[in-house]
Amino acid sequence: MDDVQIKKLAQIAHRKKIPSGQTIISDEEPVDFFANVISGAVKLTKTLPDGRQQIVGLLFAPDFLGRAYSKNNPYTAEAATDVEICTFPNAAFERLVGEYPGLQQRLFQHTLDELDAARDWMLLLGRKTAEEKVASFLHMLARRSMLTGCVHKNTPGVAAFELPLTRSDMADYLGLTIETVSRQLTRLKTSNVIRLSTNRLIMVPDVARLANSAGHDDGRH
Amino acid sequence: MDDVQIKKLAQIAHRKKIPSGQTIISDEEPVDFFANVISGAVKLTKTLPDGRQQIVGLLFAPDFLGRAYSKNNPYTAEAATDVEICTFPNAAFERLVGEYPGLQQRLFQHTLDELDAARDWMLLLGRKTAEEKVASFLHMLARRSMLTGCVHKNTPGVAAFELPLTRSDMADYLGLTIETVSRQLTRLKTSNVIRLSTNRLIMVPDVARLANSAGHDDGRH
DNA sequence: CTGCGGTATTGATCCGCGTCAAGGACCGGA
DNA sequence: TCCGGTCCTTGACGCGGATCAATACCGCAG
Repeated sequence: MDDVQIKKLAQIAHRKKIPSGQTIISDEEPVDFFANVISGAVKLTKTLPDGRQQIVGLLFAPDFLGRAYSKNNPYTAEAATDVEICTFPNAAFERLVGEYPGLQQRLFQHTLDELDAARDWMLLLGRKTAEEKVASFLHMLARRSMLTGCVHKNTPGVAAFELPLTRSDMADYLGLTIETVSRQLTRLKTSNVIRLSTNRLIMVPDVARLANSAGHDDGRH
Repeated sequence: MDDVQIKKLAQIAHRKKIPSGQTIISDEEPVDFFANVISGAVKLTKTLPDGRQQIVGLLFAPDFLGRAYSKNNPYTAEAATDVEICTFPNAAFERLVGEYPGLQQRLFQHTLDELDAARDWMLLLGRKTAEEKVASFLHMLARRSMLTGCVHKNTPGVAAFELPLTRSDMADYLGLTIETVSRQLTRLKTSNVIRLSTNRLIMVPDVARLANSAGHDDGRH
């Protein structure tokens, strides 16, 4: 993205803070803006009529929120932690996309990545055991932390990070119950794959071992 | 899509028949073409190191196969039935996309639809019971058949169609085992939600009732 | 320090679905 | 007609994870 584009984006942008738990987009009302996650984690959820819920996507720092070329999106977006987002009025944003084809391509690329992630998660939901599910989730966060985090950046194979979700949200993400998530966490702790300093702070002494528990064959991916 | 575009597409296209069971794209080799499904069903699968498998997408008649702007795709594509596809050399296709922005937008829109479908399926895989899973799958096919099929088109609420998947593939799509799929089918049959003339031919006397078994609230969706 | 509400852990029990095993339906070839 | 293979169904049983219930933890206001 070149300077001109960024400037134009900044001109129509509107910064916003959202406290944890608050709904950003409901699947029942139309959406008239597009947004960019600045900090925090946003969860996309789907719910069955009887209340069963599934998290179908987690958005982090540079991810997009909202949908191009369609006013109604089929998910609910909720702040999983305190969140900062940068919103754009839909109309202005689409005009900008029309002017800069590279921007559209970027959006496209991003959507393809989201599709890949969703399909990876389908494999997890359909075929992995509870332990593998929890380990996979932690492994994903561990990789993220190794890229973006600052702690332990120099010691390869080690990761430390904070869980952006409650046990309840983890359960909704992994297709499990709170209790099972909790049990699998203590299992991983007991077998020394992870260490918990508080409920939310995770330390992974050997990421490859965690990958192994996740059902991947080792650290490559 | 206007006439010129279609003509140009036809010029670089290459038609191909693929027998059921044959692999079209492997996740291990790069892909140098883009394709369009003409007839039949293509399954996209992911497999864990130990052999557990999950179908992460089903492609039907006008769907796209392959990936823009990336040589390696993370799935295996296999013909679930006998299939006809229309392939385009990647380079030529991308050139064409560059010339007609509308085409890119079309691809983008299609990818967004696939993302929605994938996320719907995540809800199914993570939170639905075996009976709801099977019913959801049949319901999807029933809706498809009511749009594209010709039988019973005049009697609303009734659908008849052929299963494009074996029981084994259904299991891999729904995150179940063959046996459970079979059992749930006989359950639905016994409770008169569906009727089976042969193993593959399904009749749905009341689609709304099927939707109900699928966990949706009625026929709307 | 104390009490309180939300969150997490742990245990006991249950049940849906996976596993294992046997047999049935269908099909093409000898 | 018989045979072999593939696909599907059905039954018996066991296990992984859900459910129900009790307790522990942690942050915070008083």
